[in-house]
Amino acid sequence: MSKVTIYDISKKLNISAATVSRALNNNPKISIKTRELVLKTAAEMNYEQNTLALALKSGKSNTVGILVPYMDRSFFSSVIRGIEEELYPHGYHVIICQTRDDAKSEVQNINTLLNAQVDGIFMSVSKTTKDTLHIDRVLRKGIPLVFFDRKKNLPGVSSVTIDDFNGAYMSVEHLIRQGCKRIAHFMGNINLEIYKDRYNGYLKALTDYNLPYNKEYIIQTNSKVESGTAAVKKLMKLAEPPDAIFSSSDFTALGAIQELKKIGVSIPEDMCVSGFSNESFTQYTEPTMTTVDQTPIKMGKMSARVFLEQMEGEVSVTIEKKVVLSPQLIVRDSSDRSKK
Amino acid sequence: MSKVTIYDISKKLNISAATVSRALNNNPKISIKTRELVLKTAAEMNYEQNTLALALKSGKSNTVGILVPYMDRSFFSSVIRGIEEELYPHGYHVIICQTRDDAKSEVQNINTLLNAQVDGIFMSVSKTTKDTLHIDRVLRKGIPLVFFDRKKNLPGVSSVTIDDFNGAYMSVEHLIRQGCKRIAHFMGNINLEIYKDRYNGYLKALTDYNLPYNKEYIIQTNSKVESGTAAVKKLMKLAEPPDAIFSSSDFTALGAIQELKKIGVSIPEDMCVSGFSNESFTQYTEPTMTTVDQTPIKMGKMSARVFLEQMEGEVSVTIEKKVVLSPQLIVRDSSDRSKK
DNA sequence: TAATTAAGCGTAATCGATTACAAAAATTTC
DNA sequence: GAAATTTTTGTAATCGATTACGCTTAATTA
Repeated sequence: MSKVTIYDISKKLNISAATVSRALNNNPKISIKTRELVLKTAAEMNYEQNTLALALKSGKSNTVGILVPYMDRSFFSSVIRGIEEELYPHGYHVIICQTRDDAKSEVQNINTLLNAQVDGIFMSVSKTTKDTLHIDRVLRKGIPLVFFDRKKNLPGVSSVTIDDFNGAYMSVEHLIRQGCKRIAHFMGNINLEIYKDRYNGYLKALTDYNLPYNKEYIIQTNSKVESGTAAVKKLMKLAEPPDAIFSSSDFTALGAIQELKKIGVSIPEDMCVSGFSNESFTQYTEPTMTTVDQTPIKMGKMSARVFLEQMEGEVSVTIEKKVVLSPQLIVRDSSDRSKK
Repeated sequence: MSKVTIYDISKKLNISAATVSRALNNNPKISIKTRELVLKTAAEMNYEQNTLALALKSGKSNTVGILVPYMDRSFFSSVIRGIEEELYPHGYHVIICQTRDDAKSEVQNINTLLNAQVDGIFMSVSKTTKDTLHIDRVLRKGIPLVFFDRKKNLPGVSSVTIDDFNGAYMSVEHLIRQGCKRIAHFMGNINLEIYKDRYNGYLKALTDYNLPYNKEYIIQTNSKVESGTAAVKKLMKLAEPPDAIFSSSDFTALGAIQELKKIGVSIPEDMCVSGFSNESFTQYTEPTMTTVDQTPIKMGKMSARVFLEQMEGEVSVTIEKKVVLSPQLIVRDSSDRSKK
């Protein structure tokens, strides 16, 4: 049960703890002889730096917090992985919190992270978050904050997102090229920018290709599977049902596919379906699902880099960087009419 | 940018920091009048306890580490959630590390966690882990360790697992009751106890129901989808292919279903398929997949409770507790012949 | 060789909170 | 009202590492 401190080393060598500390930190103001001796002795004694003492002294915990709605969605877990991989070599650890899309839990988790004295916070805001008092608290404390994917537009805060507008545009354009003329849209919670952007990308594509806008084709959904099945039921009751669905979420698209198969609508012949996020299950559905990849690992790495830049710069200078990554359309069977 | 310490409070009130500390900690050796005054002033000044200082003083970081092979599998992320929910009220944070089933990464992550001075470690060992030197280091340091699901049998270490033997037995028994007589098994890495137990449960069920054991029906797989498709290809080449598959993993079962559909074998009529873990995609496959639920949230909560028990007990007493939970068979379409 | 400069190391303060021990104040007892 | 007791508060050490400042030496320069 080791608890070797620099004092133990200093006693053994009859030198001061300061010298030991300097030797261990490669401080130039130390003779090579002493440094080697200390290093050797430290190794022999199995010395390990007490990170808690270091944290107290430096005021840096070397820990960052990541706040996501759901950590078991492949999109979010991949972003987390990206952040981890980038931050790991810099000596940071990661604390992960889930909000489960609940604003209250978000506030609570922010408090937890602040209490843990994290050096930075990465977050994707919850669907239900309205006010930003808890976020203001983070900023007032001068703790670097980076939004990824789901952001709030706040001055002085960096963010890494994808071009949701373009992702949507590409999807709808693809559907149009498959010959679809009546394209429905499963819209996410408009409280979040990403869903607003996807909706606007959808609109722009319709306009550019001279397709009519039909209000009945816009269905409000909540990125749950059941929400997708319900939406399809609604759409199929219309006098003229759509011939394609552009869903803002893979989950609702999945629900749609299930319901369409159930009522005998063939995909993609009678109806093309496309989702958003490239969740891992999209490659297992039948038919496999067309979707938009959000390059989550890259998003995580970029977020981490933005954070590191902030940390390495001057304390007083706040860097506000808005990184926008390009999404990638992944065409699969649920919308690919060329195969048959 | 607040940085209020107990010294700031003590100066303001012209009392000693010790008194402030005592008041804040509800120490009985303090007059009610002073306590109230301190509490009120602390609130006014927005005092927040410096957890790093507390950690250094107490030697407790109030952080635990969780080590899993993959954090984006619903089984593991649910266990993590269970641990979090149970530990949260006790003031612990959680650092999550992924090994991606790589033994080297496991060693490295253990070091990272020890370096972060976690108060305890929860882990599910990686598939490739052979020796346990890194685990011994944890034990030698006296840091409570709890295995969940995938354990190593080490003296003095607690574990929370499910009864894999019985989970397998129930599955195979169910297949037999569906009329299956030639049941194949996708076996996982025998290096892990869980897969050994599942295999033995499979064997016992065959024996109990007087079904012959066919060595050709045992396929070594690696819980990847492709491994399942390959296994099916192998099985279908046999003179007498099986009429059921009991897979030790949902992923390989998924591969099997995909391949079977491709070659025109109907499920469950010609072949019943069952998986293991109740991954969330199993309810979306076509047909939906029979599987075994491992009650992961409960597993997480139990693990946390075992840890808390160890923490609350005497330091010198090591509690070794082996908790075994009951798995739950979930029958779905891939093995349910009663419907048709 | 004396004077100047630099290198190497030690002393002690610091980060913020807790707590054993001691001292002061308040209360009780006779 | 003095002594004994109890309650309340203060002093100072502690957790382990870092670092400004200053003091010895050794090296350099004149």
